Amino acid sequence: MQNEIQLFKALSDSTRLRMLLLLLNNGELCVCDLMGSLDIPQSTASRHLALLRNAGLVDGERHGTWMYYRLVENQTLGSTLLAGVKQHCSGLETAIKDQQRCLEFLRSKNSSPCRIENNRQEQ
Amino acid sequence: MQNEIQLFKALSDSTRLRMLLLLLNNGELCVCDLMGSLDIPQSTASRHLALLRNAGLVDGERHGTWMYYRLVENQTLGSTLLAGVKQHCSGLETAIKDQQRCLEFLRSKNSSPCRIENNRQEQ
DNA sequence: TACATATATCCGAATATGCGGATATATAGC
DNA sequence: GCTATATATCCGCATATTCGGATATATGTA
Repeated sequence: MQNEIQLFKALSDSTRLRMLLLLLNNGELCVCDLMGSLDIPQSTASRHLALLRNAGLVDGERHGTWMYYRLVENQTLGSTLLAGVKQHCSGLETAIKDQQRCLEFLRSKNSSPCRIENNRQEQ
Repeated sequence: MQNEIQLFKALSDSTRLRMLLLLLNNGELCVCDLMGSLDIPQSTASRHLALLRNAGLVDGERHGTWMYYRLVENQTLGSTLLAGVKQHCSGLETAIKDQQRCLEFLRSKNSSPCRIENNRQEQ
C-alpha cells in the first residue's frame, strides 16, 4: 500500500499539481520551463520533479545539459489519478493562469539554447 | 486548488486509505467497527474520520449514540479518486486482511447493541 | 584544462502531521 | 439528575515534510 500512498502524497502539493497540469497541457518541459512558468527557485523545481519521478508519475530524459520531463503513461493507479486531475483540475483558475504564463514563457524562449538546440520551438 | 489538495492529502495516509476501502466494501460502518477492524484507538479513528469528512469523502449519520459513516457519492474529483482506489487498491494484501478482520468483527458483534438497535446485522 | 550553463543534492530552520491518553460532549435508560 | 456508552476534541510530544540558499555534479564549448 506504500506505493499508492506515495502517489497520493505526490499529488497533494500545489507546486507538484501545477507541474503535472503543465505537463498534461504541454507534453514535455525542461526544468527551466517549469521554473519560469511557476516562478519558483531552481532547487525547488528540481526537488519536486525528483519526487514526482520517484512516485512514478513523470519520467526525465536528458538532452545535452537540459532535462526534459514528461508524464508516464501506464495502466497503474497513477494514470487513473492523472486522468482525474486533468478532468477536474484543468479548469481551475490557478491552472489556467499557469498555462498562460507557460505559453508566454515558451514563446519568449524560442530563441534560447534549450529550444533551438533540441528543435522544440513548437510542440 | 486547495480543495483538490485536501482530497489527495486525505488519501495519502494508510489508516485513512484502509478506512475508505472498508467503507467501499461494507457500505456503512460505525466508529467502533473501524476501531475493531483496524485495531486502532478510538481517538485515532475519530480524528481520521473527521479529516475524511472535511475533505468531502465521507458523510456521517447519527443513530442513537452511534455515528455511522459512509462514502459520499457525487460528481467531483473525490468520486473519481475513490473509484481509482477501489479498482487499484482492493487487491492489496493489507486491504484483503482488513476486510477479513472486518467481517469477523461484524459477525462477532451481531449481538451487540449497535447492531441490534439499528437492524444492521447483515448488509 | 578552464569555464559556463543546467540540474541535482545537501543542509539547517521552520512548519506540518500523526499519535494516543485525557478530557469534553452527546445520547439513552433509569 | 445520575450513570453508562459512543464519539469528538484537546494537548503535548515525536516525527516527517518543506523551503531555498549553498554546494556538488553533469554536460558542452573553447
